[in-house]
Amino acid sequence: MASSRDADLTRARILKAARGEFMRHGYSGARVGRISSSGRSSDRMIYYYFGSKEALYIAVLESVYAELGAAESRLELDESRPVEALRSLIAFTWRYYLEHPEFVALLSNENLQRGRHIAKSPGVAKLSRPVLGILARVLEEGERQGVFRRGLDVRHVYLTLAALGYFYLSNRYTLSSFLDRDLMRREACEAWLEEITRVVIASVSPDARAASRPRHVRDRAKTA
Amino acid sequence: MASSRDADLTRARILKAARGEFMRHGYSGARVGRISSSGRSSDRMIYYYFGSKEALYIAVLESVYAELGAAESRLELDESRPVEALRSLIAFTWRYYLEHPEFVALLSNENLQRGRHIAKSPGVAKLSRPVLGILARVLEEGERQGVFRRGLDVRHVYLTLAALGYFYLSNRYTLSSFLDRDLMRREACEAWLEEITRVVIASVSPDARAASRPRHVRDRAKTA
Amino acid sequence: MASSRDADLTRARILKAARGEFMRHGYSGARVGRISSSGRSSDRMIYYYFGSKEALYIAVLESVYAELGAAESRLELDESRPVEALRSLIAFTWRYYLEHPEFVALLSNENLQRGRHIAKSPGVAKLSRPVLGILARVLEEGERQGVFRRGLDVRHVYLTLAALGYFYLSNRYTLSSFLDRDLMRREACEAWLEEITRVVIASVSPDARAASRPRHVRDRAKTA
Amino acid sequence: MASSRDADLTRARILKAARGEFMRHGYSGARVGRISSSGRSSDRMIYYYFGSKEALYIAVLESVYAELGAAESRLELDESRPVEALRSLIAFTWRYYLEHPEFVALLSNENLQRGRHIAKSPGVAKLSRPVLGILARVLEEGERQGVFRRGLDVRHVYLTLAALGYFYLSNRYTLSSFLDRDLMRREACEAWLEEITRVVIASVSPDARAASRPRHVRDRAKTA
DNA sequence: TATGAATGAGAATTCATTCAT
DNA sequence: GATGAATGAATTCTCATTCAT
Repeated sequence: MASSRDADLTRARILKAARGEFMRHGYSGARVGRISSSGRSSDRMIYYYFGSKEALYIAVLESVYAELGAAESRLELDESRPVEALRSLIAFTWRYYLEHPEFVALLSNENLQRGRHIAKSPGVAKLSRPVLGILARVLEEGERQGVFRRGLDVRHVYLTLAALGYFYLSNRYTLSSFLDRDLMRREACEAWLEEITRVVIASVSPDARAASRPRHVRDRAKTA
Repeated sequence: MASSRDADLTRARILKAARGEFMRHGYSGARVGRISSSGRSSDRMIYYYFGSKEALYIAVLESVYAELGAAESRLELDESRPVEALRSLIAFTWRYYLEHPEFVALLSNENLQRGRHIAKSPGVAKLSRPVLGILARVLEEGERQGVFRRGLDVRHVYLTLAALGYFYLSNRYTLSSFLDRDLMRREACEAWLEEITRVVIASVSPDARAASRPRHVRDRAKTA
Repeated sequence: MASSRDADLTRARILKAARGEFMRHGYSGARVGRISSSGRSSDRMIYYYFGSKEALYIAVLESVYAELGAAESRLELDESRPVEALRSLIAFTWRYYLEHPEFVALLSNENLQRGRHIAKSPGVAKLSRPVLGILARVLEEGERQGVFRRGLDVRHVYLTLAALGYFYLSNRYTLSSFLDRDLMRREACEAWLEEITRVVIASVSPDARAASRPRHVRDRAKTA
Repeated sequence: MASSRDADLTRARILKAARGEFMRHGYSGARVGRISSSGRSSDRMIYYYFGSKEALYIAVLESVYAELGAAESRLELDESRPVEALRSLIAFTWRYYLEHPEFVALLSNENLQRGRHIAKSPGVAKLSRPVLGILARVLEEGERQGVFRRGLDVRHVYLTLAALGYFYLSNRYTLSSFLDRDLMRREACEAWLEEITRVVIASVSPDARAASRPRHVRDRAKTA
């Protein structure tokens, strides 16, 4: 079936097909046979190039991570204007998730499997994810300029902006049903980016009042 | 010979075992045989009571949704004190996710499958999820009292508080690795609840400045 | 294909088919599919009853050993006439090998695999092989009567009579070619039983001169 | 670039690796890939030099036979002293088996396959195996000198001495387990060579009483 | 003389599911 | 209400072998 004798091409075709398959069906649901045929190759070649279904899955994870890292590296923010930079970072993250549903799906899947596979990948750990460093510099400058409040935790801010974008997309099916809205309509998406931005900016603003309260106050609401 | 009590018990045992299995392995990864043996029953009984793997999966989804709905119904918030009520709702949601990892996992899984199964469940749609109504009243009262800003969108507020809690837990494996922190340590969890609360409260406060900006301003940051 | 719902029968048919297949092709060469079809069953049933190809192989080994043990148990020798008893034992062993080529083949195969599988069988070790005890009593009585020489080692005698029968049959293909004789012709077989008998009897006779010689005498013949 | 020396070397390395592989795993169990990698070559080269797995196997068989034939040719027995010569021949055979486990394993394997491959080798038949001729002369001289009995069958004597050595080694795994002895200990091996010698010498001695008895006498012992 | 890429057939094993009782 | 026996269709993976260079 495969017409070319170009190893790199074959490998790349398999990898791409695998990405789609793992996104659509998860690790267990994915079928080696479907990958090979949609990649215009053969099962045999998958084992030739990747060794096993799991190794292929890991290769997909690595490629997906590497792409995100590369995109982050290409970010050029004007750090002298922290608020604008933060907005850009939020928008970048949101759009990345929006335009890379396979990234979202693969990450969710990997978490469902408790990070089992990613733990086996020596490569992923080494991949550079510059975003935390970038965000740290932005927040620092913002604090210096007095436009952000002091004592911000980079990780918390990152989690916030990531969570707001990711969750909306990763859980869109159950959410759409629950909220009775099609979350993927263009306007809905744009509105949500605005909302994310609003929430994050508000949370880092100097005038944001502390939300904590004395530890001894206990809710009466039970959870189960 | 066997009374209907036994039958109910068998059914319940299977359902519980299935919940664990689907949580741990997802729909495709789950094995009927594992469910029957961990539920001290037989494959045959699963078909006797539920008809198919998929029907069992849907039954699990429904039970999990029903439990959340029931817990929400038991919520008793003092709606005359909107800020406190909102705090309680946030804490409730967070703790529910924290204490019901199977809920989080099953929801994520269902979304990975694009809501395929939930769409087939007539039951789930009918299940009452009172949380939106509750939140709506809280926000309304807060606006009336002037402690929340006007024009809040209940859905957005709900998405925000849900996202912040859910994402932290659903993606904890990849996040722990990326942030180089064990997110599940008790202090980390408590700190995150505080952070969620802070963020949400800030986002509904009247003094939260608008984050929007003219639509025509475009980021130069590219996403891919 | 399988007509009956009789579990024991199905199991037995599979086991029998497996015996033939493993005899003819060895462990690696044996095909699960061939076993299931020649046993008028299905691959699936093999896994249902035995769990794996290896477990099936071990079950075959065990059954084959058990049968030999049972046959030995049925031996009724007149121990008061040691020479006749020994003749009978020799003939029994020879005929057992001759009439149970699958025993010979399976044993050879297992030895080629360095006893890998038999080591995993807790059952085989426990199987009673009464032959050594029987032979011991025969030799003892023979020594007492003075028809056998003293100081015989039961194991050595057993090895001798077993080796002479087993080797002739197990290696008949290469031997036939090398000796340019069809070893399996009836007369050839009968002549060989006579020869085995002669050799063994001669080796236990009191007038058999010691064959040993001083250790310091070294052969000049080299082996490689 | 590569000289024919290299070619010979490559061929030889493959052949050696194949010998080990076929010894350890038999024909079916042997893997072309394992041979090529343990022979520091490639699958492709095996096909280049030998054409097929089976042809390689036959080449191995031939080489192994040729080596035995060569070793037999180097035998220098003092035929004027028949007893000593016979002892030497026995010791030679035993030691050859002991020191060439691959010969034993390959022969057993070939017999398990019913001589299928050896039949395809025109080469093997032509290989000289001088041992029978040597033994014939030794026995003849012994008869002439009166130290061996008359009417000996060279083939029977050869079978006896070969069987006693071969069986002990080829079946050592099941025998060790059955006899509850480690047959491969040095002392055990030396003792067994003594025993073989004793048995063979006794069987050819003039005073060995005939073991045969009237044909019409039938054993009562059954074999199955 | 050598090699990496490719292949088709078939290997063991597993799956959800149904039959007969 | 329950069970052991049976099944067909897949599933992952492996094998010896050949192609193109």
